[in-house]
Amino acid sequence: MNQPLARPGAGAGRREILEAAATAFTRRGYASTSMDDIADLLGATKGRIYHYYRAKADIFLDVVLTGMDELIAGIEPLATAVDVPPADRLWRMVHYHAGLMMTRHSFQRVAIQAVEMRRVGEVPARQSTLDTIINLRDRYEQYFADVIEEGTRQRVFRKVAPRVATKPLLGALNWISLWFDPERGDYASIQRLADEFADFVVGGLRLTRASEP
Amino acid sequence: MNQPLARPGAGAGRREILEAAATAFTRRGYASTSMDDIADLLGATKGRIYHYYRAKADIFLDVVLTGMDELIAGIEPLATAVDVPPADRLWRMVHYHAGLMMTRHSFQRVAIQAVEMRRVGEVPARQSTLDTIINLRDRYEQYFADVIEEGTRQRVFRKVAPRVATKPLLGALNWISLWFDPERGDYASIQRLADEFADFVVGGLRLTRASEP
DNA sequence: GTCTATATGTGGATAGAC
DNA sequence: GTCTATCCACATATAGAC
Repeated sequence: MNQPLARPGAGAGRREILEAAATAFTRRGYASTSMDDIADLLGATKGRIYHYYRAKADIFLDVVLTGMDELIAGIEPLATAVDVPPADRLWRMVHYHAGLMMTRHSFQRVAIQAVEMRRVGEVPARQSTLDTIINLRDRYEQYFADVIEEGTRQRVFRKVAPRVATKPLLGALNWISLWFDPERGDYASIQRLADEFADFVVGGLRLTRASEP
Repeated sequence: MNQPLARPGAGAGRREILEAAATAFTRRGYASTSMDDIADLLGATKGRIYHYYRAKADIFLDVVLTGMDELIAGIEPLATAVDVPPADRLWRMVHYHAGLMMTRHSFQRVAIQAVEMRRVGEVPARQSTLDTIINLRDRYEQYFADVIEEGTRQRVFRKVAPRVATKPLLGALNWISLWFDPERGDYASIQRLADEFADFVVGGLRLTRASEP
């Protein structure tokens, strides 16, 4: 039997609960998900959950922060690779984001919704936690705005306002988490879809069509 | 006093309730909205609501169908105007859709979420009603796929798969209903945003950049 | 047609056995 | 650490007065 890694604050118990909760919230939404629903997915009763979390809202916020952390941790090194030309850099960022919407569907769907839809308002949470979430989102968007801005300055992207372009661009990608059905997507088809989306989105910004087939 | 128009199935009482419900559902989500919340917005008690609607789910479905009807009713004449060049036709369709996300924010946000996010699963509804909603959505998407297909055939759009391109395109537009704050948008700024979005989205599909500034 | 009760069910959270 | 049992608040829906 494998010994679970004793990472502080992320014991095996919590991690399992978090996964189950992400799945449950994805399926039914925050308000419609009961603690019994989550417990059922664990094959346990809610007594177990309350041993690790004080309240349903706490689990939810943990799912959201985990999802956002996955996004930022993956994007940051791509966004700060200044030696990569802006169009390629954006392509990789878009590809990663699109891929995560599918490979980490449950966490991402919960996080994206919480952040953008002001669904955090549904959840009783401390103001400091809410501020943290909003700050993370703004920082994340800025990575995209920055690379778009650099691309327009170098005349490889058409002349768009970076902050305005970021909205439809991330909207198109985030939308994946809403229609994508994790039951119907193997690894290969997910990769193909992420490729198509990255080609499409970055292609829409490109000024030269030299590489167009 | 004005005599209310006696349109069958849409009396003044029902209409008022529908508007209040759309606002409430937009603010708190379906599950978190109580009948008392809706009644409060009406300055009444829930006894009034139950005089017109048998159940909360019925109101919700009415909001969804109203929103989808607004979308389709506006898009259909634009999509079937075959004398208009595909790029212009798509521009008008995109512009209308983007505008509706803002001018009819509450109904559209509820409808879009219900349809795309399988949030209909949260609501107890007859299968026939669910089928109606899915059919309306598919028909709507097809209008966009058709005009994109025509544009690619005429070589005014770059070579994309119409059905694949429809997803990010509508995703970018639908996303507006999530981040747009109806409190902070007068008519002029809404028009400007719809213009920018239509320019951006259609510009991303265009093959020639002749009209680029 | 709109109100004030109220019946009834569900779900978050706790207490305490094991 | 996980369970069962239970408390209690809240929300849907109904009954019946006005």
